[in-house]
Amino acid sequence: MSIIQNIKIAVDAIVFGYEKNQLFVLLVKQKFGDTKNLWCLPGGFVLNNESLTAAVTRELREETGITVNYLEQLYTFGDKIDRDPRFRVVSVAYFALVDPSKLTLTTITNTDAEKAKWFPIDQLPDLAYDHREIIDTAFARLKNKLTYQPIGFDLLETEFLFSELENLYTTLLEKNIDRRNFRKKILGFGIIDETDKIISVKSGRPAKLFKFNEKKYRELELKGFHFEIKFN
Amino acid sequence: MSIIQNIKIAVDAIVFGYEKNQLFVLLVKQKFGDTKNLWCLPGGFVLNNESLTAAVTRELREETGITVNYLEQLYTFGDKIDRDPRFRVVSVAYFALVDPSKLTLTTITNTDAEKAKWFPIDQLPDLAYDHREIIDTAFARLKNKLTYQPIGFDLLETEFLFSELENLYTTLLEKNIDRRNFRKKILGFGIIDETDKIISVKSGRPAKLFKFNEKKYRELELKGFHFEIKFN
DNA sequence: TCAAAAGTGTTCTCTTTACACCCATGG
DNA sequence: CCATGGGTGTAAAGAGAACACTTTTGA
Repeated sequence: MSIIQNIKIAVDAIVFGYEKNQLFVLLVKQKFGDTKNLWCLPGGFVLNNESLTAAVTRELREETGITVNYLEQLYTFGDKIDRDPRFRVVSVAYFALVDPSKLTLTTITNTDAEKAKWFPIDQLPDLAYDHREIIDTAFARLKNKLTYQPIGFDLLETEFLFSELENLYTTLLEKNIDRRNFRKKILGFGIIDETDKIISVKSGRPAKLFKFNEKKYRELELKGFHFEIKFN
Repeated sequence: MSIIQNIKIAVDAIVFGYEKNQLFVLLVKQKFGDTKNLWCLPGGFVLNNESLTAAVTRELREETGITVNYLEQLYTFGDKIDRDPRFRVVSVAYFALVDPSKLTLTTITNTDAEKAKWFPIDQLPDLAYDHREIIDTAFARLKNKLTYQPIGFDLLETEFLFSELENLYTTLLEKNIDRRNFRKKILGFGIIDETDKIISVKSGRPAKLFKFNEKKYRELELKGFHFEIKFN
């Protein structure tokens, strides 16, 4: 305690978006510093009187203009002491999800970040620091969490087609799904409401729009219900 | 970045031990400071050139003399900015398990902590800071994790009785278990080896000692096996 | 011989899997 | 009328739940 601690605390956000069978990660390019020409995760240092959660949402707003649908703490990266070559930084990483409406970024005119851009998860550019590793951790968490928490809905529009939900799962988890069994199971949970809307997309038979009923889910959860989807 | 960040990083450890149907948490009483007469979690500030993991193990050694069987990052507490009344501290909490041999503490002659002591989880003293909340989080994680990861074995001696495993689950999860089904299921996993030892405890029929086969577990895990125990 | 805990199988129920054809629309 | 994706039921297999008596030892 008598020794002065010289470690900085940062927060980083891994924001996932999904559209047309592709998962995207939101990255920014910094204007200044060593990482000038590298992309990195949105984030930055925590202010003295700011909670960690406030820091992430502020950085996201400042650097990308985005507000997210889902946010949770992922992991704190602080074992590699030289993960930032400038000085010791411990980073608390947050994991966030947005719906497709956020995938077109409005121009950002701010101070820190030159620009923000969505990258497909399988076409990431070179990343600063250990941000690649952080994204891998987040992606693993996303895939895992999809199987036991109803977070897939946060990656879809409020009203979605069953096939979109289905494709979300098959794409991200790289597993095949029996459409009938999947539908039966999900609908059996009783947490998805059918809307009275039917829409037509390009070709094929028009399909019903569905809606996640979060209230119902919370109720069932209290009664011991566990969302769970298994794959072969 | 031009503003000086004035936040300290600490690590805290929630160490669980289990013996005779009771779960214990390891606490320490500080010699100095505001928390002089309160118990708190072992932990302290991270040194400049020390990884977070190294900081926890060091603090545990210094304050309690213990080395643990299992250690994982739990959560980073940094949303309440006045969780420490002295100054802003963000604490990375780690969750640890020890076997019953660690439950008798050797005398600690060190600098920071006056003394270390095991407390039953349901008889915790008044705790400093938000440590009560941290313990609650850790306890919830423990209970949850017990159902999907074979960590219960880290709370038992290397060789254990089936009834001990059974009691661990019934005690911590407060659920009844059908002994036959439980045994059938666990043995069916193929990750527990029967030893050729049979021991007698007080009264009743003597029982076989079993041993967790971690190597086997890792192998099966790679092939897609998932440890899972459900309760009614 | 009694008390205490260990050990052991079978049946029933429920959940999961496998599987294929018709429907509604747009072009 | 053809291509495209949407919508649906049933049977078989596997997993989980319910259930009670015998065995071995120490006191």
